[in-house]
Amino acid sequence: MAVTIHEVARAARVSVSTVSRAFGSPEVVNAETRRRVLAAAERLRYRPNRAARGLITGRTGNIGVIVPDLENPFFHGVLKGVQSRAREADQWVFLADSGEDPTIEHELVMQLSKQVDGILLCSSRMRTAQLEQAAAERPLVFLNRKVPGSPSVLMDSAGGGRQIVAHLAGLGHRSFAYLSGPRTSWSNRERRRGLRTAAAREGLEIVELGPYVPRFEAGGEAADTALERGVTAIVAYNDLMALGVLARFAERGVGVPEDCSVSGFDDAPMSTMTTPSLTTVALPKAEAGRAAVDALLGLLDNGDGSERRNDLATRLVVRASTGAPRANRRARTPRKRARMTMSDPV
Amino acid sequence: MAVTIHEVARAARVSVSTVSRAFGSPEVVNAETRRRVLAAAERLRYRPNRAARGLITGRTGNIGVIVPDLENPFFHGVLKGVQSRAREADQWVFLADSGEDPTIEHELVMQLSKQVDGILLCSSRMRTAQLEQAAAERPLVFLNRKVPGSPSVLMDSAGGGRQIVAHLAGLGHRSFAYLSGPRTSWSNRERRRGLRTAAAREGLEIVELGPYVPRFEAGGEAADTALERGVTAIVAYNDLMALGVLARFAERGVGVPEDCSVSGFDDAPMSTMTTPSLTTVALPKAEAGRAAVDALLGLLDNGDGSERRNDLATRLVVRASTGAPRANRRARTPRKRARMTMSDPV
DNA sequence: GACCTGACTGAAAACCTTTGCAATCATCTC
DNA sequence: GAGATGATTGCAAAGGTTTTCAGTCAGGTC
Repeated sequence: MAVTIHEVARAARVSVSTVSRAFGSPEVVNAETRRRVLAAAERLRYRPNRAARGLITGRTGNIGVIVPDLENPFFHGVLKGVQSRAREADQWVFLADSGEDPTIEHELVMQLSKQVDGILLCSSRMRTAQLEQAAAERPLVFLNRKVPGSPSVLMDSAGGGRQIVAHLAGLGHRSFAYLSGPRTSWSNRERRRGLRTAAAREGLEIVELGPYVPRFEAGGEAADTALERGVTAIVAYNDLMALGVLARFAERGVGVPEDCSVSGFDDAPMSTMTTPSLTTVALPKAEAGRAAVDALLGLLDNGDGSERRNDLATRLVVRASTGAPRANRRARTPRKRARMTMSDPV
Repeated sequence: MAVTIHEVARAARVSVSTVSRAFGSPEVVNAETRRRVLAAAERLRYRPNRAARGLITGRTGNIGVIVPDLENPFFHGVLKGVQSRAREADQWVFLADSGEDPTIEHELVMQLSKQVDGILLCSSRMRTAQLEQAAAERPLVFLNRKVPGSPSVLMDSAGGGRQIVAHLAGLGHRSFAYLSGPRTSWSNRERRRGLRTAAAREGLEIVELGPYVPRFEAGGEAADTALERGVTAIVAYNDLMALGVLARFAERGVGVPEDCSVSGFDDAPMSTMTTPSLTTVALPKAEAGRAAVDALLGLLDNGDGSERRNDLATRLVVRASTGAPRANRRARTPRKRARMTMSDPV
């Protein structure tokens, strides 16, 4: 059923070697012969079997991508970039979802190794020592993770943090809360670092809360805590949490940004869809995906195993959720919740 | 570098055939021998080369998945389901994004064919005739698309539409607007069909607007148009559009659900994150993804090329964006926008 | 004791490519 | 005109696995 190189060879009245060369090293085969071969291939709709090719060349033409959670919006942009760059380079991508489980992640890496030329590990949940070992045995590139000796593409989260602080300071804020993400997260450490250095420089007070699991629901709780601490602005670890804050504030009647400014990190698609829309640090997700594929390809071609780091710039996107604080600050009482519920004491 | 079946054979002092059998047909090899082989394989960390295996068995153990747009939240849930079912069946998934372009989609199918056992086409943008032809040459399964002669998994969008109408009718609405999606979309036709039949039964008037490109921005425009038509409820083609409606209403000071109820289709993650949260028809995305993989596997194993259809139930999720209409309806004037802008006439 | 059976194992072919090596042939060089 | 050169092509091996076929050997049957 599937047409092979042999049938093309027969149709073009040449040997299989010539067919192979007509595709792989055109300069070495006679122009007229090549034309004949290509015509035959076209007519027969020949597509080389990449598995068979890989068997001998040692290159599969495939790359593996492992993400912790396919439903996390951050990875969609990354995947989009990976995908488009991979297509340009005529590579195919194997995708797998580790379900945030380091054990599964490791197992996936093992299983995938034989089938791909290299693997891109996004926001890996594995321990660094384990990653170093895994990277020693196969080409690995990391996204949003720093692993000694391995290429990685990182986003300048710290710079994003500094931009937020500058923005808040410019608006007249004197203090803000940071809703911390997972303690083991590299991104969280970086974001905190950026916020801290800028806060110190600008003379802002920073109230650290958390760590929280970086989800929408956690934003709600965190919002309550932050309000009690009397800050005029909240910076969340990511947009999901920031959206949670927004929702809770809307529910409690806390005005954003009049009563409290809110911002996040990611520039997730939904950040534009809320009212007010969310001020956030845009991460170059697609660009990072493309850069990661480039790094992987470089690693494969040049054997360039050096610890090439690729730091991508981030950019604060100011939307409607941040503004100047009210003049009378501290110990502000939020408006009462609009509707009463049956269980309210009379 | 990579350990092959030969090294395992040597280590276990057996032939490669025996090693192969120890894995593939355990019942035929002596228990003690098998133990030895497995131990050697374990020790050497042997993983079979699936490409080489595929060369001879004709099965690659891979399936291809093509989606129109990786950033469309609908596909994330689907992908998650595909992924998990594929892992269970020890299959790997090749992922590709057609960028909504039927030509690219077709090219992807062609290129991918040799590398996978079958392909899952999600919400294909190709013409039906083209799909039928493509399906004749390789195992194809469709998600959210009906193609004569091919297995497909569909979601009961029409049923979802009926549920919405029943819900609105129960709340006392007498009319609603439907913001139509792409005219060529199967889902759109189905949703409209469901809405229509239920509306006729319940005696509701239905105002059809559009078609719109089903994005957030389109929801904004559509919202304005719908308000002018004086409806008390809006049903959007999908959540993205519904969210656009919500945002525009918030901006214009139109109360949801007091002034107008809003609902969508998809139950996208962000539907819970807005205020008010969105009433919507939940589609069994992950379940559909799993079912699609099952259908594909069935097609491969049984050669079961019959037009097996898999219709999955949908379920209305009532949240805060729908409610009873005000008694005094028709020609309601929305509250003025809160803030004035510099360009406002004085 | 000759023969058969059944359980187990190994040799080798096959899958589809790429590529090193050798062969052919025409064209140059001196 | 002999030998060298260069362009073009084909043969065959190789890559890692599965599977067919044949072989070995122990135990049973008559």
